[in-house]
Amino acid sequence: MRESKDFLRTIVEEDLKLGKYNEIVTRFPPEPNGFPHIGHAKSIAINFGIARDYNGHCNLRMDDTNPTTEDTKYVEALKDAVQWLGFEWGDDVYFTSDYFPKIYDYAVELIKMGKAYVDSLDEEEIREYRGTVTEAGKRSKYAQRSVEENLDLFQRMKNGEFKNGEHVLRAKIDMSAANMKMRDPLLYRIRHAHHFRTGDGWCIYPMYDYAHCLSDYIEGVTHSICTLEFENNRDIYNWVLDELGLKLPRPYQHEFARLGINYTVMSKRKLLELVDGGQVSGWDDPRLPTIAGYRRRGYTPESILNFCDQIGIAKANSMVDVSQLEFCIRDDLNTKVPRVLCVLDPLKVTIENYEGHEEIDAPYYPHDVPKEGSRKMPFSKEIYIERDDFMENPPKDYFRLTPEQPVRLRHGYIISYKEVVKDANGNILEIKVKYHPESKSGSDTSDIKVKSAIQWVSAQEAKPIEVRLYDRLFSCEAPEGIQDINPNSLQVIKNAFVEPAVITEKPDERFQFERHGYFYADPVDSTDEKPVFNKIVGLKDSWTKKTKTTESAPKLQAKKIQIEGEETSMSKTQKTRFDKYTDELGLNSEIANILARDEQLSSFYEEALSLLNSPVSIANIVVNEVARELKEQQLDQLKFSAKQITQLVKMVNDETISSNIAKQVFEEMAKSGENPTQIVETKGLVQISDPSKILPIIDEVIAKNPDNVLKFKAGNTKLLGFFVGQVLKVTDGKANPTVVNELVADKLATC
RNA sequence: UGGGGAUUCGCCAAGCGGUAAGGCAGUGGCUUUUGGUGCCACCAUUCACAGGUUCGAAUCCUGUAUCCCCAUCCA
Repeated sequence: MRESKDFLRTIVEEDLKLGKYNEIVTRFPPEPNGFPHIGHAKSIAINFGIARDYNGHCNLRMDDTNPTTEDTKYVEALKDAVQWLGFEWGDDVYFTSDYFPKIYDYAVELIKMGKAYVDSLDEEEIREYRGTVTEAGKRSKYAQRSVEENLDLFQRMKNGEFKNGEHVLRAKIDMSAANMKMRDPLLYRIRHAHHFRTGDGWCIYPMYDYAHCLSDYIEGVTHSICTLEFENNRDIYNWVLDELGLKLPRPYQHEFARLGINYTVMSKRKLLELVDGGQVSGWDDPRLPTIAGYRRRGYTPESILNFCDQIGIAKANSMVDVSQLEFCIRDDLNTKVPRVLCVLDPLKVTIENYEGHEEIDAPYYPHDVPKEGSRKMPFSKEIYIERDDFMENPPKDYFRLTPEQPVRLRHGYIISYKEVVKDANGNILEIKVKYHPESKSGSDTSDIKVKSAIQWVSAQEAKPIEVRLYDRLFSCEAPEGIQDINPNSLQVIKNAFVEPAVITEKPDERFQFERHGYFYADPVDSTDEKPVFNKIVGLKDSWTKKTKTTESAPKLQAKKIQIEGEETSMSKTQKTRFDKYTDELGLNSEIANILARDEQLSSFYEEALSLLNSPVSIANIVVNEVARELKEQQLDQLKFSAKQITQLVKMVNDETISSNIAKQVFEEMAKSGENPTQIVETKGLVQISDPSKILPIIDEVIAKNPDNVLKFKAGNTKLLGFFVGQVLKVTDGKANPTVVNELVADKLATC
């Protein structure tokens, strides 16, 4: 677990501490109507991860309440994904459809309680009656039906006596609710359709909002974690479980922000569009952000899990940079896979002074990867090197082979340029070089300095392979659709050459082709006769990056200017109040403004003012502290009175307590309704202003933090606050902060 | 437009009244037979903006701005 907890784990720990649950139960509840993508991986990591961290368990549940879109092939894909990521769901996969009978019984309960009714409006009418976000809806006349009639109708809906859409079951909540979801939400609809699991056993199907909370409850789920777009649905979730009066404990819903990654799409709809439109080769196309796609491309489960861990969990909509994912796979593979040599764009090289043949022994892993293993690399007169590892007229930072600059063949000899062979158009066909016999890797006595080592393969023994180079599927960060597709997202190289050990020894299924990147033998198309490798991700490349970025002009971003909106104008009575507060009572305009505009606040204020003539202090505490309590509850629900506030203010005014302590006391008052003087007395909160009592504490704090004293002396004046804070902490906030401030400043200056 | 969320570095993200964590990206340097890796350093006097409260505010109060979600018999 990371050192700082995410907000979900914080909630879980809190609930555990409170003894709300004995065991944590989560669930991963996909609808089996599409292939899982990396967003699902995030959800899987959260739900299974929390269960693991708190010794609970996580159910895999298919949310199969819509028979027209769901299919068993998707449940297989979902199971695969969970399994591949390394999680276990116990003995069974659960299905919402398994609970259909129970869910039906609960609906009957609701009808009996008069909390649900059969509505017979048609689809369009229901929409109209629902109203809009600004206008209240109106209730259907069918909501009047008696319990008996509802029961009868619902029974007959179940029996299949009606056509699709003829009736629905609705919760009776509130057609004018500000939350649209609460305007008598649908619970059941008629669907004469074949369900992939229940077959034709049912012709009514529960809606998500009704089935989901009950499924969670039935399974004993404690924390029902979903994405942000379900925030509005939380009210129904709670309504159903509360109204049914179910035996506790019951689950609660918590929402987090779904994952977005730039240069790709994550919605089922857009993904389906790409697959159906033939833009990609299928759900497992390596360019897709589907689990199947990443898997086929060569990503490891560890890298994906690690990514999910790194990006964190929060409630702000966000778009993660792909480079973060790319880092995770490189980081994982770096310590795992063998290094081999592969030439993607071959240039023939003849070594004029070399005759014969030899086998060079080369380790699979670099010095910094603690793994054993090596292979033999055939070496002979004719080899291939990468075309761009030779330049006739190189730029000055070019480290590879040039007419003037020798280069090392990785694990082999150093070669020097002799001549170049070109065709009629000036294209380089071949280069001729000489090698330095005494420069062999490991026993080099040549004393020749080279700037780099390049990959090569022996022309005779190299194995031809197909290599598929993938780039981002879209050319813009937030693609809308197929118009944003990157036309060069797939480049197929039919005639790359790899050293023979890759094919004959097969030391692994993933490799680093040195200086290129990480590659994976395509699990579908690759065969021994015709090997195919997918590029998983390139190596970080500070050379081509440097060359490129000098070309592209840096973009200047203008700082956003905030347009100030206007505050609504005051009414006449508010204005007179405002004038009185500023002119007569001497309040500053901000405080006066807030007070004048708020009926409850101002009446509370004036009541207090009539008991104690301290207009400014009272106003400050009313506006800053009382206002907070008033956000949660009404005036008459407050635990404390205006009189108590004046007692508090009095103690601050006569310096019995500091304003710091006053806040603590206020919080206590708001919670318990106890008298402020009482609180101060029983807790012994009287302010300490006597320097002789404070000084020793300051000395102690200074002695404990020599580093910070040094930093302070070096000019970090912000640290004054740190020292004051420490002293306040030691005295439980009782030290007079003004005095402490002065004393600390003095002390720090002289010590 | 009513309601519900959100806003801390280019991208994620800690932080909950007392020194602005961390990762990715970026920039320099060292190491290196991968222009890889590793290591070191740099990278927010400021937390959407404007006020207020406080000895002290990213954190509390007020207002404003911007973005996301909700009017499927989808989930």
